[in-house]
Amino acid sequence: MLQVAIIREEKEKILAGLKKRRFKNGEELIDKVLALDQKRKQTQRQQDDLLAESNSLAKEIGNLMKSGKKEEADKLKVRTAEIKKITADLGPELVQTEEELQKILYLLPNVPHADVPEGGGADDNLEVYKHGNIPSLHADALPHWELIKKYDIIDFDLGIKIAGAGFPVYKGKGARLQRALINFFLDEADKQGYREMQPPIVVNEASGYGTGQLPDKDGQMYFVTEDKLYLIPTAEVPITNLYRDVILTDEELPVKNTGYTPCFRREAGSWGAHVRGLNRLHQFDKVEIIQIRKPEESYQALEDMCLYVQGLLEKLELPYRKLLLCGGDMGFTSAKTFDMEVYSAAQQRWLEVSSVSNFETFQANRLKLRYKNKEGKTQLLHTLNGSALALPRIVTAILENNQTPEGIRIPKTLIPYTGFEMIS
RNA sequence: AGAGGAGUGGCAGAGCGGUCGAAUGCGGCGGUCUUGAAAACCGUUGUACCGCAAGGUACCGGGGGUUCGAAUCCCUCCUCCUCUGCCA
Repeated sequence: MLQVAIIREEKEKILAGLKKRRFKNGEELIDKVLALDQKRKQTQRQQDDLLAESNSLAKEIGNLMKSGKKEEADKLKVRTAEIKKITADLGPELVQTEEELQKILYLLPNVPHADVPEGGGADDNLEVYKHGNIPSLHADALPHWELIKKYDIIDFDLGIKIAGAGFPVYKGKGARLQRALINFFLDEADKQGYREMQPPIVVNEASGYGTGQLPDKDGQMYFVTEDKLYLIPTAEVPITNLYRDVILTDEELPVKNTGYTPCFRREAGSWGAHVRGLNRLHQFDKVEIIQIRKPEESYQALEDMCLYVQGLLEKLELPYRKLLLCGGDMGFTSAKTFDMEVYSAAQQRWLEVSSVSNFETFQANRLKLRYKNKEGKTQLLHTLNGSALALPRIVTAILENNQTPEGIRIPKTLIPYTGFEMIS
C-alpha cells in the first residue's frame, strides 16, 4: 500500500510509475485519494476540537458536582449534550472517509523502481543473464507428463480420485525426489544464513491483507468458511506476517527467513496445453526466502537473493535465464522483480521457476512493519522475497532435461538427498 | 466441547466511575560520581493521527453500549490459564 504522505508529496512521480505499469485510471484514483485525505483531516480536526471541549466541560462538571453546585453543572450539560449530538454524526463520517480512502489505497499497485523497463507484457521483459547449455535430447525424448507415467512416479489420476484435478500424488522415487529437493533447498538456505521457519499453512484475513493478497487476489485462495481461514498461496504470507505490527530494533536486522510449505492456488484460469502436467497445480511445494531490510540496503539484498537462487539452479545443472520484469508484467505489490526461467528441452520453452522481488515499503506499510532509525525515528522497512525454489517446474526440468534412454539422471548435488542416481 | 478464572506500557504488576496515558519495580537511554567499571543518585523512556507551533485527539485484548465523564459498569467476540471430556 502506498503511503498517503508520499502520494501527496510526489504525485507526479507516482503517476508516472503507475503509467509504466499500464495501470488504468491512476490519475482519477490518486485525485480521489488526495481529496479524501483532505476531507479526513478536516473532519478529524472538527472532531478533535469538539472532543477537547467536551473533555474540559466534563472535568468542570465533575468539579461542580463535587462542590455541590448541581444547577451550574446541569447548565454545562446542555452543551455537552449538543457536542455529543454533533460528534455522533462526525464520528461515523470520519470512519467512512477513512474506509473509502483505505479502499482506494488497496486498489493502487506499487510504483516500479526506476530500472524497471517499459512494457505491457511478458515479451517486454528484459533478459539480463543467461547460463548453461540447452541439452540436445535423444530422438524419443518425452515431455514430463509422459515420463511420470513411464516411470510411475507422479500420478494425476489418483489425485483426481481423492481430491481433484491439479492435486498430484507423488509415488516412490517421485516422492523421494520431492523430499530431496525440499531438504536440499532448506540446507542451502541455512548455509546462507536464512533461518528456517515452519509456519501454519492457513492464515487469517488480516494476514491476507498484510502481504497484499487481499483484497486483490480474493478468490484465488482457498477459503475455509467455517473458520474464516485462507490456505496460503505461498509461505511469503505467513512468514512475512510474523512481522505484522512489529517495530524491529537495529540488532534484529536484517531479517533473513526461509520456510518450506505446501502452496495452494485456485487459479480458475485456462487449462490448455501450456499448463499440462506439472506446469500449473492447485497444490505444490515451495521453499521461500524472505528478507526484511533497511531501505538503503534492500536493492543490494535483492541482488544477493537473485545470486543465491541462480546458484541453486547451477548446482542442479539447469540452464536458465534471468529476466528483469517490465512494468506491465510485475506483480501488484512489487517494485522490482527478477524472474528465473529454466529451459525445458522437451517442451522447448522457458518455465518460470522463481520470482524474486523487492516490495520496498508497500507491504511494510500494510503490515506496520518498522524500525527505529539512527535518529530514533520509527520508519517503514523494506520487505523482499523469492522462491528458492518452487518444486514442480524444477522437477519438470530435471525429468525432461536429464532423460536418457536408460532413465532419468539425478543431478550430482541431489544424490546424497535422494539416495539413488537414476529413475528407471 | 462443558465449568470456572484472567487479559493494563519492553517485562512484572497496581488501579475497579472524574485528580489515569495510567502508581511501583525491573529493563532501556542520558547524566553525576570514578583512572575504568560496578553500586548509588538525578533525569528520561509507548504508538498513531491533526497542527507551522503551542498544543490537541485516540488507544489499558477487539467491537458496541450506559454516563456530563469509562482502564474501571453492561453486552458481545477473541485469546490465554485451571479442571472435566475428546483426540494425533
